[in-house]
This record gives sequence, structure tokens and C-alpha cells, in this order.
Amino acid sequence: MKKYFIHRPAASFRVDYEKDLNPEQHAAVLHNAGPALVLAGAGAGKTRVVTYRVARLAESGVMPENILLLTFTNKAAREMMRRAEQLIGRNIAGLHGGTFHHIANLLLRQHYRLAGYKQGFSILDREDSRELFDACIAEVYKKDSVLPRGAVLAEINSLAKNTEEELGSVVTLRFPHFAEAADAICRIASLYEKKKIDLNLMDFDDLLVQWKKVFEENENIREYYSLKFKYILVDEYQDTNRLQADIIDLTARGHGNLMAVGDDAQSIYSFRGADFENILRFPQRYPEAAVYKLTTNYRSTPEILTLANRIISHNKNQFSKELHAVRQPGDRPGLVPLRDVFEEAEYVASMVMDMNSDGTAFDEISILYRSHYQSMQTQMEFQRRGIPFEIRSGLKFFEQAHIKDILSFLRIIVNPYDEISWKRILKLTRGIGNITASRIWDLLRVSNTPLDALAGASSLVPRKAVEGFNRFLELIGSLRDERYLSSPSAAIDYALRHGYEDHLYTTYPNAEMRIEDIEQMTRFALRYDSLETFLSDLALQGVAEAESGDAEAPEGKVVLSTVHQAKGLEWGTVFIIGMNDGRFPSAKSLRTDDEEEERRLFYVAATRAKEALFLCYPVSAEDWNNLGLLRPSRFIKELQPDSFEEITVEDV
DNA sequence: CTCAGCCTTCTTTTT
DNA sequence: GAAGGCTGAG
Repeated sequence: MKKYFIHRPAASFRVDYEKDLNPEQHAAVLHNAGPALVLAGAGAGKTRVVTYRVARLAESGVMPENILLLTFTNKAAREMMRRAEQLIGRNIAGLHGGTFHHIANLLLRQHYRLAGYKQGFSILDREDSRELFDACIAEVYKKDSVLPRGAVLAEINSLAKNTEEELGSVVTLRFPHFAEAADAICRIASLYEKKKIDLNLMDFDDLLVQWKKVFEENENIREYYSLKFKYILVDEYQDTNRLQADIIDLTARGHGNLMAVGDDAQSIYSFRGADFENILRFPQRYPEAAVYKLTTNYRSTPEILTLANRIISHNKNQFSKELHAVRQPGDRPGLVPLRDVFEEAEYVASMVMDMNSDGTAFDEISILYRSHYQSMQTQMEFQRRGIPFEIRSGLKFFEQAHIKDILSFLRIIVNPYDEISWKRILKLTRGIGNITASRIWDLLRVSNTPLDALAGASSLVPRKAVEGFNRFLELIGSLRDERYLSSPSAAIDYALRHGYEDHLYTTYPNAEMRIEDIEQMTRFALRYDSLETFLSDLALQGVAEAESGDAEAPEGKVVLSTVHQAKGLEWGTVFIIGMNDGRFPSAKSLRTDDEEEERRLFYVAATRAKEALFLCYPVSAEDWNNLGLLRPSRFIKELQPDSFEEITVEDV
């Protein structure tokens, strides 16, 4: 096995690794070459190790373009690259850092032919792929078949892809209630796969599947990238699935300079195929791998850490590990029973107000919950009291209808075979619904140049829709202008001003807000000179994160977030709301035997807190989920009572 | 037959 | 607060 050892250059180091790192971290950062596994407990300086590792490589003479940093979110990638740059005091442009999907996209824009695709393929988000599945169901079966909906089929299919299991066995094993429909599901899924090729569409999974396929079928390409990425770092390795692990192995094959960083206790993505066996089996897959453990927690007070350790100790399936605190003692975590969700929201809001007037910045506080819907009352209460906050869950900016509409106009310009986008924008015209849109699409699909064929569709349009359709024709005609291919901003503005604006005013009461959103997108799009790049970046979600980063208020905002999205972050004070059975752990996880993963999720939530942690649970429900009484979470009941301070809230 | 609007249902997590 | 189903209007 060929290796690339690092040679210390003549120039002296600017970074003082001895001083900045503890011995555990130091050992991992100075790892020389070959495979390494870094088991990093929560708050043990994992990001620090990765960034110092990147800096160390760069300082040792490794070219930035020879480093690949795979992360779980774009934000994590940016953050790590920023900190590494800061550390070595120079630009490390050329370093490839991003999510698996992001890197896959870059790769496949080059090698789409090898994957059997045409230029300018579109990327389907979840809603798109659900719609395409629905279309496939409709094509194969007429009404009344007892079949899962497109959304469910998309999920099943995705799971099969990511775990690399046969679709049929995923259905029988993981979705036994659809076992009888397994054959039908497989038929629909193969139609779905065929359609994507025909329509030049890739869903999120295809990006990974095709990456692997291109590497497996083209050894020269694989070798090229393997040589290019001589040093590979993977963050959050515990959340990789089979497919991703294979991709990493393929890319690292030959040099084996792979550093996998992660924490099995924080594996929380099994619902999309993550398999924390990947991290457990890493030493077997790479027998010569060095293993480093980070067990010193710098983030939390001993009280919070004790609670966290107790939480995770109830899981059987894990590496046993001991995290020790180095911070000074603080308060025990608070346990707060509340009458109902409204009182819960009031309690959290008034605590936030109090803390803020005592000098705590809003951005040092976060409210975490299991599911987005649990944030509603808190949102309203914060709104009422004028507490600045930022929501990091629920519909993303670009998942909203008006954003998707506008993007669909752009997508058909880049990829005229995009059935989903065609139907979406066709139906915007009053008088054109599902049926007419399908008929028009049937005409377009058989044409080599769908954009030219559109004019011929006029005869299919009902009389009352003719006028609107003519305006639509004009708009599409103008958007085809070549200059829009290189100016997404101008294209968006054109579509907005020549028809879409009117549609918004007639359809939505809050049209102004939506127009503002689109105008904001116009400004953002100025950074791009390629429609294709703009669209794929947007589909891969890099944008919303960048946007929210820009709009940071000076005194900060309280963050309302799902636990999943809070991973890797920290705050001085954390409130976890809705600590009830059926909410956290979620009802579904209790039915499907995923209790251990839920407990890891709870562990992730608790370890976000630096100084103060409050666990809140309402005792009665007055909303639609009305079981009357709500029980406190089993995750609370299983803990020793001395883990918390019980806090009683008087009636207001 | 096609479309739009009202009504009910049901809330997990994400690239 | 969204999305699918049902119903009535055209």
C-alpha cells in the first residue's frame, strides 16, 4: 500500500500544537499517515482536532487541493475551513470541503456521461421526488390500489439505496405492513429509476449512487481522484451509511490516508440509513488504523456532564466510554413540570427575558425540541414579547411554494426535460390543472426540443385559460434568452415581473412578503454567473444557511431548533421542551423500537449546554394531540432523581 | 370531464 | 399549518 508521509518543511511552525492541544488531541492531530479513527466525545474538541489537522497538513507541505474534508452540513464545512484558515493565517482555497452530496454534485457535473446522464441534470428535493413517485404510481396503477403514497415510497426507496439493500427486502423487513405490495412497489420503483434518466433528474440518493458507480466502473477516474484527494477527513463518521462508507473506501483506496472522526453516542440519522456499525467496525476494515480517543469535555459543567453520562448509560449498544469534565461546578440541570404547552412557552419566554436583563446575550440561549411542531407556542410567545429569535426547523426558505415556483421556471431552461418543474409552472395558469398539464407534458416529452414544442400546445388549453397560457408562452420565450443562462438574478427578476408577481397577488394574502423573499433571492443570485450552478447549489441547501448567517442581529437571537439541527453547536443555556413520552421519545420511535436512537438524541440535546440546562415537560395537553394527560418522558424517569433540581412554577 | 375551494386529518428527524 | 379528499360549479 502506497503512502504519503508528511515531511516537516524547513520553515518553522506558526501553530503551537503542544500548547493549544491536550495530549489526546495532540496525538490525533500529529497522526502521520495511513488510516485513523478519532473517537470524539461530545464537547471534547472534535472541531478543534479537525481544524488543527487540516492546518497541520497544510503546514507540512500538503497542497490544499489534495485534501478532502467531508462533513454532514455545509455549515460545518465552512466553519472548519474558516477556523483552519485563521489558524495558519493564510488562504486554503482549493481545499475541497463539503457534504457528500455537494462533492458528488461537483464530480458528476464533470462526469455525467459516465453516469448515463445528459448535461444540466436537475436535482430533485424531497418534495420533487415524492411527486415523481406519485406520477409513477398513477402511470402503473389506476385508482383504488392499496399502495403507499409517493412520500412513503420515496422514503422506502431511499432507505434501500443508502443501505445498499434490495428494495424488496427493505419492504418486507422494515415495512412489513406493505409486504403484500412488495412486487408492485418494486415495479413502481424501477419506473421511477427509468424516468429519472429520461428526464435528466437526480434525487439526493442518485448523487451518491452515481458517484460510487462512476468510481467502480471507471478505474482511471477513481484513481485520478484518489491521487487528487491524498488526505481524506470525514466528520461525523457515525452518521455515514453503507453507501457513503463505500464511497470513502473507494476514494481512499491506494493510499489509505483516511481520518474518520465521530462519536457512536451521537449517531442520530438511522432513519436515512446511517449505520453506526460503520464506526464500530472501522478497526476491522482498516486493521492498521490508529485509534485516538478524546474523552475530556471542555464544554459543560460537571453537573450537566453527569446527567449526560447517565442518559447514555441506559443504552446497551455502544462503546463504553467515560467523559470527564474540567469545568468548574455549576447548577444542577433544572427539571420543570408545567401545566400545559402554553405555560411551558410562557415559562421559557420569561426565563429568557430575565436572563437577558441579567446580561445574558440572546444568542447564548437556545430552545431545543424533538419535532418542529413543538415550537409553535414558543414562537408565538416570543413574538408577543418581542424576543428576537431564529427558527432552525420546519420549512426551509427554498422549500416554500413561491420559491419553488420561481426555481421551476429556471429549471426548465437548464433542463427542458424536467417533468416535475414543467407541470408545476403549467398549473400556475388559471384554468390549467393536473389533466391539462399532463397533456401538455405528453406533447413536450416526445419532442427533442420541448421548449420549441410548447407553442404547439395551445390547442390543448381550455378556452378560459388561453389568455393566461399566452402570457406564459411569452414569459418562457423571453427566459430562453441566452443572457439569462449566465445571470440567474436577472432571470428571477424577469419571471417575477412578467407574470409571477400577478399570480402571487391573486393567490396569497401575504403576496408582499413572498415578493420580498424572491427579491432577496435575486440579490443572493448576483453571486452566480451560471444558472446551472445556482440551481444545484440551491438544491443542496447551501443557501439558506448562508442567508441566515448574513442576517445576524448585533445582539443576537435566541435559537429555536430541532435537536437534529443543533448537533455540533453549543449554547450557554439550553431549554429542552416537550420532554414527554410520545414527544421525546417520539411516538413513532416507540412503535418501531428505535428507543436507543432517541436516547442518543436526548444525549446530543443535553450535551449542547455549557452552563445551564432546563428540561421542561407539560403535564396536560390541550391541543389536537389530546390524550388529556401527558406523561413525563421515560428518559427522565429512568434517571436518578438527584440528577436535577426540581423547579416548581407557580400559577400565573 | 376538469378545476377550485372547502373540509378534514395528522403531524420526526434531513442531504 | 399543510396536504389530501370530497364536492359542487363550470
